[in-house]
Order: sequence, then structure tokens, then C-alpha cells
Amino acid sequence: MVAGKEGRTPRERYRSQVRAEIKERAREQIAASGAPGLSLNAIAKQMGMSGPALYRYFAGRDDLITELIRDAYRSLADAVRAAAAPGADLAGLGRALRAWALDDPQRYFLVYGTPVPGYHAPDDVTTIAREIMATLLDAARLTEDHADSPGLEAHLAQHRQWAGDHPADPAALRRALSFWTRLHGVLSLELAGHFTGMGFDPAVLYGAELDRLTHAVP
Amino acid sequence: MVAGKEGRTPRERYRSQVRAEIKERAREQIAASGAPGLSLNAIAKQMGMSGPALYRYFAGRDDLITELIRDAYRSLADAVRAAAAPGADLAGLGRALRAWALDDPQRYFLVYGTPVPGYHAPDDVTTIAREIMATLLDAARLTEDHADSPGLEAHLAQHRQWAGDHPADPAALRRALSFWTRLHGVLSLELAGHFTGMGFDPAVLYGAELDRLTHAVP
DNA sequence: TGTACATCAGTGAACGCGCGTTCACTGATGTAC
DNA sequence: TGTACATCAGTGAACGCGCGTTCACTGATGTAC
Repeated sequence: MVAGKEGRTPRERYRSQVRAEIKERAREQIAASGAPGLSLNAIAKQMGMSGPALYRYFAGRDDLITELIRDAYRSLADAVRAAAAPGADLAGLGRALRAWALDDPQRYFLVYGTPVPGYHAPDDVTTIAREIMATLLDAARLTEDHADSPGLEAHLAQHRQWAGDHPADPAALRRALSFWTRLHGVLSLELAGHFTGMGFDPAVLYGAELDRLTHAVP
Repeated sequence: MVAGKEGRTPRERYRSQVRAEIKERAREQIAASGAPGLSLNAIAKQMGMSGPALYRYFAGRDDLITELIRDAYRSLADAVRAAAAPGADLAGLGRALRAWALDDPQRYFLVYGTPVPGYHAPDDVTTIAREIMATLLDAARLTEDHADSPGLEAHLAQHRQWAGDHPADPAALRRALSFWTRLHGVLSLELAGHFTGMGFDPAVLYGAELDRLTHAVP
């Protein structure tokens, strides 16, 4: 999947293969019983190895979880970037975001789920998050809507650390941010099961939100 | 707090006092290390009791957690209902929702956080959730906005199990739902710390979303 | 091509820990007459 | 008001469990000459 991952020497190739399988099993386990229940020994047993063997591949449980979180962020950034490929606007990004989320809900929760008090994500995760925002801003510049929100836009114009030196005007800042929060609102409620039994189709709700973000109803 | 909780006989009064303290310590522990790390023995030790003593008050760990989730839902329903008291529209509800969330983020995550695979909330929680939606619908009927979304409204008009027999028109259904998902989008990202370091004030973003839900900018 | 050595994946035993939960029990508090 | 009995909160020992992690080790694979 990721370039260069397969290594050169047979040993390196084997190593990264086993690493990949450990992570795969870890993801299965998280899907089955949630991230807090992740157990190194259980993974090892499932792979037919002894527990301590995993310490050849990861420094410990926390290291493995951190790696999974990093992968989840990376995966999201890749999905978003791919959808933004030529000069696309926010509409395609929105569809890609939902597809990515539904494809693996637990991966979504690794990024956007309940934070563990005391746990701090490593720095490079923040870097990836900025990269995602930059992609969003690119697309937000190419999108038009009829909404406006002068107060918010003025505030964002003066507090735009998150945008770095991105050449986005205040309206684009607003669009990118609203895109993020609104779609996340629908997605997280949907994935957490809060819509089950309510009757309507979450896809329709998501689509309507996306419509209003991209080609505004006057 | 809740009427009738203090009991009549001294023994009953004592019982519910101890129950309350157990829950209080449980909440502290969740705030400190997350819900998955909740431990009955640790709570007992903190109260100067032995572990097994807690089984006089709760059937077990799961029972305690379920009770905390129920309390969280109940608390949200009360907060929302209080804000809707006379004949208020969605604006006041939105402010109350944010205050409730910020007052105790972990309580918010008990309701809206990452679901634990395999865990199913008890039925009465669903009842409370419906009650919250009903309150939202009441307020949505008294709110006006200039937004409309014909496709969504048509869909909701035909899929309104969640509204029960509430006399809300399609536009009100849409408003209630968008209110819920949009504000939740901002809140959950804020509480999970995804805005930290970005520069802007989440309150401004939240306020702008609320504005557009209540008195629409044309 | 063959030998000597270095690297490194994986094992198995062990450590200490905290967990939820059960059980038989003690002793204090409340109730009935 | 006092005595006899029932209720019930809390204890302490014990069970079995799975966890993360360390350590000294074996044996296979790769490297250098």
C-alpha cells in the first residue's frame, strides 16, 4: 500500500510483513471489542506466536496504538487528497469523506473518537491534521455558496493559525471549517448508532448537508 | 438532586447516600482516566471500603456504568427541557446544550462518545433520547429560518418514526435534526481537542452555527 | 565454495499487578412484642 | 421500656484470570573472508 514498505532485503521484507499482520490483527481486535480492549498477548496468540515476540516489532502496547492512530490519520489524509486530485471542489471531498468513514468506523473513531484523558498524540499526527486542513482549504477556494456569516468570517480572518500561509479568503476559511464540523456531526452520530431506529436514511441527511455547503440554496 | 432520592427511613437515606458517593467517585475516575479504566476496587479503596462492599449497591461493574450512562442522558434531557421551559425557540436550547457539554465533557462522551462494540444501552435510555428529540421538535416549531431543503424535507416527511406523533411539519423536522447534528459536530470536535492550537474561538464558531439555525442569514 | 562469526526472530519461564466476583462471616442497626 | 429476633452493611480471604513486560536462552538466517 504505502511506497517503500516492502523493504529490500528478505529480512526487511519479512519484518514489515509481520508488522503489517500485527497491525491487521490489532484492527480486527479493536473492531471486535474497542481500542481499550486491545491486548498484545491476544494478538500474539492469534498469530500463533508467544506474547514477548511482539516486542521485536513494537516497543509496547502504547507504541502499537499510537501507530494505529497515525495510520488512521494518514489514511484519512490520503483519501481526502485523492478526492481533491485535479481541482475539485468540496462536493467530491464530502463524498470521499463519508466513504472513508463507513469503510471502517473504528478507524474513524481512532481519529475522532472519545479522547483518552492523559494521552497525547505524537507531533506528526498534528502535521497530518494540518495537511488535511490545507486540502480542505484548497477545495473551499474553488467552491461557491450563498451563505455568509460576517461575524464568523471576521473572527477567522484574525485567527487563522490553522490555515498557516494558505491563500484562502475568510469565506473559504468559513466554508472549510463548516464543511468539517457539519459533516463530522452527521457522520459521528451515524457511526455511533444514534440514528438507528429513527427511520430516515443518514445518507439523505448527509447529502443535504453537503448540498448546502457546496451549491447553496438561496 | 433528583426528587425522592433521599429516601424515607434512615437506612434508605444512608443507602442512597452511599450509592451517590460511589457514582461520584466513578465520575471522578472516568474524568481522570476514561470510562474503560473504571475499576470497582479502585472506587472502594478511595472510599475506604473493601471491594466486595460495592456489590451491596450495584450488581457489578457493567451495572454501574449503565447507571452512569442513564444519568448522563437524564441530565441532558433535564438541561434541554429546562431551557425550553416557556415557549422558547432553538436559540436558548443551543446555548444550554453547549453549557451542559462544557460543564462535564466526560458526561457528554458517555452519551455521544465512541460506542463500545457489543455493548447495548438499556431501553429506557432510548426513551430518554426520544424525549430529548420531542423537546427539540417543540422548539423547532417555534423557530424560523430561511433555509430550506426540499429533498431532505420530503424524505423526513415520509420517514418520521423518530418524531412519533409529534405535530411538527417537515421544515421543523429538518430544523431539529440539523440543530442536533451541526451543534454536535462543533461540540464533539471541540471537546475532543481537535480545535486546540488552531487559533480561533470555538464559541464563535458555535454561535455562528446557532445563528444560522435560528435566524437565517438570507 | 566452504567455514567462522554476527545478527536477530522467537521461546518459555517468570514477575507483579489489578481486575471482577463469590462466599462465609461479623457486627451494628432496626423491628416486633 | 426491655428483650428476642430479623435485616443488612461491610469484611477478609480466596478464586481464576489476563494483562504488560523483562530476561536469559535457542536456533535459524545472513554476512565476511
